[in-house]
Amino acid sequence: MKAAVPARIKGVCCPPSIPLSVAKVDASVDVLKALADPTRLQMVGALKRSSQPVCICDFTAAFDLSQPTISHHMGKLRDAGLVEVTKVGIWAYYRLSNHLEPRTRALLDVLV
Amino acid sequence: MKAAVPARIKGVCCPPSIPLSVAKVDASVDVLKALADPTRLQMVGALKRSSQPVCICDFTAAFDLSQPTISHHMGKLRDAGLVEVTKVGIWAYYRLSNHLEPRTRALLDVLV
DNA sequence: CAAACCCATAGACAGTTGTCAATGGAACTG
DNA sequence: CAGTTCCATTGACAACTGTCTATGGGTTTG
Repeated sequence: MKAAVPARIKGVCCPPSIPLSVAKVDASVDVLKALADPTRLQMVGALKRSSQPVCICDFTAAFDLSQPTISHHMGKLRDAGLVEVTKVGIWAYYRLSNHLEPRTRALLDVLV
Repeated sequence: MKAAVPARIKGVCCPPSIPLSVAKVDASVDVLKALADPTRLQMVGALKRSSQPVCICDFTAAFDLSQPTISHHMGKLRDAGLVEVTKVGIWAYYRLSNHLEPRTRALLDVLV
Protein backbone atom coordinates (compact mmCIF):
# COMPACT_ATOMS: atom_id res chain seq x y z
CA MET A 1 0.00 0.00 0.00
CA LYS A 2 1.52 3.26 -1.13
CA ALA A 3 0.94 6.80 0.00
CA ALA A 4 -1.36 8.58 -2.43
CA VAL A 5 -0.18 11.68 -4.17
CA PRO A 6 -1.70 14.89 -2.81
CA ALA A 7 -4.52 16.59 -4.68
CA ARG A 8 -3.57 19.52 -6.87
CA ILE A 9 -5.43 22.46 -8.31
CA LYS A 10 -4.20 23.63 -11.65
CA GLY A 11 -2.80 27.12 -11.74
CA VAL A 12 -2.34 27.16 -7.96
CA CYS A 13 1.01 25.47 -8.30
CA CYS A 14 2.49 26.10 -5.78
CA PRO A 15 2.85 27.87 -2.43
CA PRO A 16 6.32 27.57 -0.89
CA SER A 17 5.83 24.83 1.65
CA ILE A 18 9.17 23.12 1.92
CA PRO A 19 11.17 24.00 5.01
CA LEU A 20 14.79 24.87 4.26
CA SER A 21 17.61 24.78 6.79
CA VAL A 22 20.40 26.36 4.87
CA ALA A 23 23.23 26.50 7.42
CA LYS A 24 23.14 22.86 8.38
CA VAL A 25 22.87 21.78 4.76
CA ASP A 26 25.83 23.89 3.70
CA ALA A 27 28.01 22.33 6.37
CA SER A 28 27.04 18.85 5.22
CA VAL A 29 27.66 19.76 1.60
CA ASP A 30 31.23 20.83 2.37
CA VAL A 31 31.95 17.41 3.85
CA LEU A 32 30.16 15.63 1.01
CA LYS A 33 32.12 17.53 -1.62
CA ALA A 34 35.35 16.57 0.11
CA LEU A 35 34.36 12.90 0.09
CA ALA A 36 32.82 12.79 -3.39
CA ASP A 37 36.02 11.80 -5.15
CA PRO A 38 37.37 8.25 -5.50
CA THR A 39 40.91 9.15 -4.48
CA ARG A 40 39.87 11.12 -1.45
CA LEU A 41 37.35 8.53 -0.30
CA GLN A 42 40.04 5.87 -0.55
CA MET A 43 42.38 8.07 1.46
CA VAL A 44 39.83 8.60 4.20
CA GLY A 45 39.08 4.89 4.25
CA ALA A 46 42.74 4.02 4.63
CA LEU A 47 43.19 6.56 7.42
CA LYS A 48 40.10 5.29 9.21
CA ARG A 49 41.30 1.69 9.08
CA SER A 50 44.84 2.54 10.12
CA SER A 51 45.77 2.52 13.80
CA GLN A 52 48.72 4.76 13.08
CA PRO A 53 49.09 8.01 11.17
CA VAL A 54 49.93 7.32 7.53
CA CYS A 55 52.82 8.91 5.68
CA ILE A 56 51.56 10.76 2.64
CA CYS A 57 54.31 9.06 0.66
CA ASP A 58 52.34 5.83 1.06
CA PHE A 59 49.44 7.43 -0.77
CA THR A 60 51.75 8.71 -3.47
CA ALA A 61 52.91 5.14 -3.95
CA ALA A 62 49.46 3.57 -3.79
CA PHE A 63 47.67 5.74 -6.34
CA ASP A 64 48.57 6.16 -9.97
CA LEU A 65 48.70 9.92 -9.64
CA SER A 66 51.44 12.49 -9.44
CA GLN A 67 52.76 13.64 -6.09
CA PRO A 68 51.25 17.15 -6.40
CA THR A 69 47.85 15.65 -7.17
CA ILE A 70 48.01 13.53 -4.04
CA SER A 71 49.01 16.59 -2.07
CA HIS A 72 46.15 18.52 -3.62
CA HIS A 73 43.60 15.91 -2.58
CA MET A 74 44.96 15.71 0.94
CA GLY A 75 44.78 19.49 1.09
CA LYS A 76 41.07 19.33 0.28
CA LEU A 77 40.54 16.85 3.10
CA ARG A 78 42.49 19.20 5.38
CA ASP A 79 40.41 22.20 4.34
CA ALA A 80 37.26 20.24 5.10
CA GLY A 81 38.57 19.50 8.58
CA LEU A 82 38.54 15.77 7.99
CA VAL A 83 42.25 15.07 8.51
CA GLU A 84 45.14 16.46 10.49
CA VAL A 85 48.84 16.35 9.80
CA THR A 86 51.98 15.84 11.88
CA LYS A 87 55.31 16.62 10.30
CA VAL A 88 58.29 14.51 11.36
CA GLY A 89 61.50 15.48 9.65
CA ILE A 90 60.85 15.39 5.94
CA TRP A 91 57.76 13.27 6.33
CA ALA A 92 54.12 14.26 6.73
CA TYR A 93 51.87 11.88 8.62
CA TYR A 94 48.13 12.18 8.24
CA ARG A 95 45.32 10.90 10.43
CA LEU A 96 41.58 11.40 10.72
CA SER A 97 40.86 14.52 12.71
CA ASN A 98 40.39 14.03 16.42
CA HIS A 99 37.71 16.72 16.38
CA LEU A 100 35.21 15.31 13.94
CA GLU A 101 31.61 16.17 14.67
CA PRO A 102 29.51 13.16 15.64
CA ARG A 103 27.51 13.46 12.43
CA THR A 104 30.66 13.43 10.35
CA ARG A 105 31.99 10.44 12.23
CA ALA A 106 28.70 8.63 11.68
CA LEU A 107 28.96 9.46 8.01
CA LEU A 108 32.39 7.88 7.79
CA ASP A 109 31.18 4.82 9.68
CA VAL A 110 28.60 4.26 6.97
CA LEU A 111 30.90 5.05 4.07
CA VAL A 112 34.26 3.46 4.77
CA MET B 1 48.24 8.99 24.61
CA LYS B 2 48.52 9.04 20.87
CA ALA B 3 49.63 6.43 18.37
CA ALA B 4 53.22 7.05 17.36
CA VAL B 5 54.08 7.62 13.75
CA PRO B 6 55.74 4.65 12.06
CA ALA B 7 59.48 4.66 11.49
CA ARG B 8 60.69 5.61 8.02
CA ILE B 9 63.85 5.02 6.06
CA LYS B 10 64.80 7.75 3.69
CA GLY B 11 64.80 6.79 0.02
CA VAL B 12 62.64 3.74 0.70
CA CYS B 13 59.55 5.85 0.47
CA CYS B 14 57.33 3.89 -0.13
CA PRO B 15 56.03 0.44 -0.98
CA PRO B 16 52.36 0.35 -2.02
CA SER B 17 50.67 -0.83 1.15
CA ILE B 18 47.25 0.74 1.06
CA PRO B 19 44.45 -1.63 0.11
CA LEU B 20 42.14 -0.21 -2.54
CA SER B 21 38.59 -1.40 -3.18
CA VAL B 22 37.72 0.46 -6.31
CA ALA B 23 34.26 -0.85 -7.17
CA LYS B 24 32.68 -0.17 -3.80
CA VAL B 25 34.26 3.26 -3.64
CA ASP B 26 33.02 4.23 -7.07
CA ALA B 27 29.47 3.33 -6.13
CA SER B 28 29.68 5.43 -3.00
CA VAL B 29 31.18 8.32 -4.93
CA ASP B 30 28.23 8.39 -7.32
CA VAL B 31 25.82 8.79 -4.42
CA LEU B 32 28.05 11.35 -2.72
CA LYS B 33 28.30 13.42 -5.89
CA ALA B 34 24.53 13.42 -6.20
CA LEU B 35 24.15 14.64 -2.61
CA ALA B 36 27.02 17.13 -2.63
CA ASP B 37 24.93 20.09 -3.69
CA PRO B 38 22.83 22.29 -1.39
CA THR B 39 19.75 22.22 -3.58
CA ARG B 40 19.80 18.47 -4.06
CA LEU B 41 20.49 17.77 -0.39
CA GLN B 42 17.53 19.96 0.54
CA MET B 43 15.39 18.11 -1.97
CA VAL B 44 16.34 14.73 -0.57
CA GLY B 45 15.74 15.99 2.95
CA ALA B 46 12.30 17.22 2.05
CA LEU B 47 11.41 13.95 0.36
CA LYS B 48 12.68 11.96 3.31
CA ARG B 49 10.61 13.95 5.77
CA SER B 50 7.48 13.88 3.64
CA SER B 51 4.99 11.08 4.10
CA GLN B 52 3.62 11.69 0.63
CA PRO B 53 5.27 12.10 -2.76
CA VAL B 54 6.06 15.75 -3.43
CA CYS B 55 5.09 17.58 -6.59
CA ILE B 56 8.13 19.00 -8.28
CA CYS B 57 6.28 22.27 -8.59
CA ASP B 58 6.67 22.63 -4.82
CA PHE B 59 10.42 22.59 -5.26
CA THR B 60 10.20 25.09 -8.07
CA ALA B 61 8.34 27.37 -5.68
CA ALA B 62 10.61 26.75 -2.69
CA PHE B 63 13.96 27.43 -4.29
CA ASP B 64 15.08 30.64 -5.90
CA LEU B 65 16.04 28.82 -9.06
CA SER B 66 14.56 28.49 -12.51
CA GLN B 67 12.28 25.58 -13.36
CA PRO B 68 14.81 23.93 -15.70
CA THR B 69 17.44 24.08 -12.98
CA ILE B 70 15.14 22.36 -10.52
CA SER B 71 14.35 19.74 -13.14
CA HIS B 72 18.07 19.32 -13.80
CA HIS B 73 18.82 18.68 -10.14
CA MET B 74 15.98 16.22 -9.78
CA GLY B 75 17.27 14.46 -12.87
CA LYS B 76 20.62 14.00 -11.18
CA LEU B 77 18.94 12.47 -8.16
CA ARG B 78 17.01 10.20 -10.54
CA ASP B 79 20.17 9.15 -12.36
CA ALA B 80 21.77 8.29 -9.04
CA GLY B 81 18.79 6.09 -8.20
CA LEU B 82 17.91 8.12 -5.14
CA VAL B 83 14.42 9.18 -6.18
CA GLU B 84 11.55 7.86 -8.24
CA VAL B 85 8.79 9.70 -10.04
CA THR B 86 5.09 9.17 -10.57
CA LYS B 87 3.32 11.25 -13.18
CA VAL B 88 -0.28 12.19 -12.54
CA GLY B 89 -1.83 14.30 -15.25
CA ILE B 90 0.42 17.27 -15.78
CA TRP B 91 2.13 16.82 -12.45
CA ALA B 92 5.24 14.90 -11.50
CA TYR B 93 5.44 13.55 -7.96
CA TYR B 94 8.79 12.52 -6.56
CA ARG B 95 9.64 10.29 -3.62
CA LEU B 96 12.71 8.61 -2.20
CA SER B 97 13.38 5.38 -4.05
CA ASN B 98 11.85 2.29 -2.54
CA HIS B 99 14.92 0.33 -3.57
CA LEU B 100 17.69 2.17 -1.77
CA GLU B 101 20.56 0.02 -0.64
CA PRO B 102 20.86 -0.24 3.14
CA ARG B 103 24.12 1.69 3.07
CA THR B 104 22.51 4.50 1.12
CA ARG B 105 19.57 4.60 3.48
CA ALA B 106 21.94 4.75 6.44
CA LEU B 107 23.73 7.61 4.74
CA LEU B 108 20.50 9.57 4.42
CA ASP B 109 19.63 8.84 8.03
CA VAL B 110 22.84 10.53 9.07
CA LEU B 111 22.59 13.41 6.63
CA VAL B 112 18.99 14.57 6.56
C1' DC C 1 78.00 24.07 2.12
C1' DA C 2 76.04 21.20 -1.59
C1' DA C 3 73.22 17.54 -2.85
C1' DA C 4 69.29 14.58 -2.10
C1' DC C 5 64.81 13.82 -0.50
C1' DC C 6 59.86 14.80 0.71
C1' DC C 7 56.09 17.76 0.47
C1' DA C 8 53.38 21.99 -0.79
C1' DT C 9 52.29 25.66 -3.92
C1' DA C 10 51.69 27.94 -8.42
C1' DG C 11 50.32 27.94 -13.12
C1' DA C 12 48.15 25.83 -17.07
C1' DC C 13 44.60 23.22 -19.22
C1' DA C 14 40.86 20.04 -20.32
C1' DG C 15 36.63 18.23 -18.48
C1' DT C 16 32.69 18.73 -15.52
C1' DT C 17 29.01 21.34 -13.26
C1' DG C 18 25.38 24.76 -12.07
C1' DT C 19 22.72 28.10 -14.05
C1' DC C 20 19.59 30.33 -17.35
C1' DA C 21 16.71 31.29 -21.70
C1' DA C 22 14.48 29.01 -25.27
C1' DT C 23 12.10 25.18 -26.95
C1' DG C 24 9.32 20.98 -27.10
C1' DG C 25 5.94 17.71 -25.49
C1' DA C 26 2.21 15.76 -22.91
C1' DA C 27 -2.16 16.55 -20.48
C1' DC C 28 -5.98 19.23 -19.33
C1' DT C 29 -9.70 22.98 -20.38
C1' DG C 30 -12.86 25.93 -22.66
C1' DC D 1 -9.34 22.52 -31.85
C1' DA D 2 -6.77 26.18 -29.69
C1' DG D 3 -4.91 27.77 -25.59
C1' DT D 4 -2.98 26.88 -21.01
C1' DT D 5 -0.30 24.55 -17.66
C1' DC D 6 3.49 21.75 -16.03
C1' DC D 7 7.68 19.39 -16.84
C1' DA D 8 11.89 17.81 -19.48
C1' DT D 9 15.40 18.70 -22.87
C1' DT D 10 18.61 21.51 -25.42
C1' DG D 11 22.19 24.82 -26.01
C1' DA D 12 25.14 28.31 -24.13
C1' DC D 13 28.22 30.09 -20.76
C1' DA D 14 30.80 31.07 -16.54
C1' DA D 15 32.77 28.79 -12.60
C1' DC D 16 34.76 24.99 -10.52
C1' DT D 17 37.62 20.63 -10.46
C1' DG D 18 41.16 17.16 -11.29
C1' DT D 19 45.31 16.57 -13.37
C1' DC D 20 49.97 17.58 -14.79
C1' DT D 21 54.69 20.09 -15.01
C1' DA D 22 57.57 23.23 -12.86
C1' DT D 23 59.16 25.36 -8.86
C1' DG D 24 60.24 26.38 -4.07
C1' DG D 25 60.93 25.41 0.88
C1' DG D 26 62.31 22.68 4.67
C1' DT D 27 65.10 18.69 6.45
C1' DT D 28 68.65 15.45 6.38
C1' DT D 29 73.15 13.69 4.65
C1' DG D 30 77.70 13.59 2.63
